[in-house]
Amino acid sequence: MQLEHRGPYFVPLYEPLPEDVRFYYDGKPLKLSLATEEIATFYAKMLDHEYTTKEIFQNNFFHDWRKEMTSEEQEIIKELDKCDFREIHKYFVDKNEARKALSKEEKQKLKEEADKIQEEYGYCILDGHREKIGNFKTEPPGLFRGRGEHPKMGMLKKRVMPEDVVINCSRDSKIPEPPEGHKWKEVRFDNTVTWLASWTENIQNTLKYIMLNPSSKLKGEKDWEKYEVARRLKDVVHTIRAQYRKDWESTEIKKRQRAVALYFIDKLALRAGNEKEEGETADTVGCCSLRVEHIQLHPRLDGQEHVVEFDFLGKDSIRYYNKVSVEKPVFKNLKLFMKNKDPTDDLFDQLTTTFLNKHLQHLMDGLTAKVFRTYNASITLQEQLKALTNPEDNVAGKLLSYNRANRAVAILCNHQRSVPKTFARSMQVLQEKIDAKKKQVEEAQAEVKKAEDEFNETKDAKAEANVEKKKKLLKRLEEQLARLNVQATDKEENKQIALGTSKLNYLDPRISVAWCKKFGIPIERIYNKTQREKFAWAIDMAGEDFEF
DNA sequence: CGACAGACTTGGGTAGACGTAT
DNA sequence: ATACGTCTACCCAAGTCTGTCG
Repeated sequence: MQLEHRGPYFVPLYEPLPEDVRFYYDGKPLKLSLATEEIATFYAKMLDHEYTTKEIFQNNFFHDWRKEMTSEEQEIIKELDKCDFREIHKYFVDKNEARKALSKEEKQKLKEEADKIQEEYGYCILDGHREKIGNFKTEPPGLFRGRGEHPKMGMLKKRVMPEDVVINCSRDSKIPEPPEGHKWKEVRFDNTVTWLASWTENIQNTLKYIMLNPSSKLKGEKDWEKYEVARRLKDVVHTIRAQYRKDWESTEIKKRQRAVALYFIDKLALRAGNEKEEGETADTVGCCSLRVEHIQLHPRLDGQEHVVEFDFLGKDSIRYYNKVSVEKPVFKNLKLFMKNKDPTDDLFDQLTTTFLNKHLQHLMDGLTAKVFRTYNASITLQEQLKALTNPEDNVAGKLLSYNRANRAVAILCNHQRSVPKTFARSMQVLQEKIDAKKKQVEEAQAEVKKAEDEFNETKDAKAEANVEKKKKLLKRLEEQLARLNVQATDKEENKQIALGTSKLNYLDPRISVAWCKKFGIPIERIYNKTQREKFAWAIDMAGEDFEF
């Protein structure tokens, strides 16, 4: 076991503002101490973000900022409302503009400098192989944002110093030098873990790690193992489903809750839903942490029976909204679990993820709740590709089918994105193209008619040829219109769907590789360079007859 | 057990690189 | 050549799950 690296690259130290860029308090300029000024710039940079208008953000920021002030500053700066950061804000906006306006040569020079750092710090040696590191830089200080309604938004995220950093490498390797005048917190030689360096972050008091890039052998092997576990689930999933159906009728409530939760995890690809510390993070839930207020039962709805309406915030505060017709015993059990409870009570009050996973472990070695997501995602891709791919289609048509299959998975896993800022605009441009094409089609139709009339009158061969010519043109235009319409549909369907996460984390790449080989699609058409590096193991391994 | 620490995967957002249409 | 839209790389937060400790 050998692990050798340079340690993390530390982001540059704070550079003080020029003299003429001032902070104002209560309308008067105020020279700030270096540390206080640095934190002020964090806030100033964010001025045009909506979240600086949120009370929690402002309070957290002001509280943390005051802690870092000198006692003199604390005496003066008592209200955030009286702080004027606008000059500082403008300074950074201008600086940004200036950087964008740099000449090609200057930009090239900056890039070379960045490449040099990457070259020096971005790689390590693992068992004799040079491997790319994922994140080799420490995170810069700033104001914590978080996602959704995070109670800690606006808090000060402190600068990481070498004295905070634990280095992990092999005993026989060249131990990285800390920056001049500094020491590491610790150097250890632990070959049971995969990280190269770590530090504790001050907002949630959790560890951050420097780890290898997904293209590395180590990560690739882990990825492969993950999909192999999911493939093993394929063999036993029918038994497991039979089992949880039986458990719906168990005399133990705890077992019933486990069986219903597992049904949701399997059918709807919900996350496990660990419990979280209240007040420390945004209020989000997964399966086991669902509360009564997150579901509504409809004995009948839109012509379906036993409909459960889900509405809750999941990971990253992404909304999960779904109406699902469930099997009758599930519906009955849910009614029972909700009886005499308040909206804020846990739906599965007897259930924890640990209890659920213990059970799963017993059903299959290595089985946990999240394996169902991987399994269902991958099997769905395989089935959808089978159903949607038409061998007669051209490459573009086949790729559309691939995207549709990918999209089915993203919908299953509820991978959403906010509508891109340019969406409306680019949709409009496309619509204009469609309208123009429609007009052309209409004109071509008129032309055909005219030519036909002329032929009917004259019956001469020249006129007949002209009819054929006009018809051909019409056909081509109609095809172009159809293609534009497909494109518009595709775009609209993809508006709020994020395909990347499933592609990167849930879909066994061997399914895609096999599909490409089978239908003669170049692999570059579905995986970009980074993705090909990450999935190199699969590209090597999978033949066209690979079955998940 | 249950709380907590630790390690690792999964997740959406965004700046800026990049490619394409004009 | 440039403007503009799209894609990628990067960022770092937020999950999952295991092991340990009292």
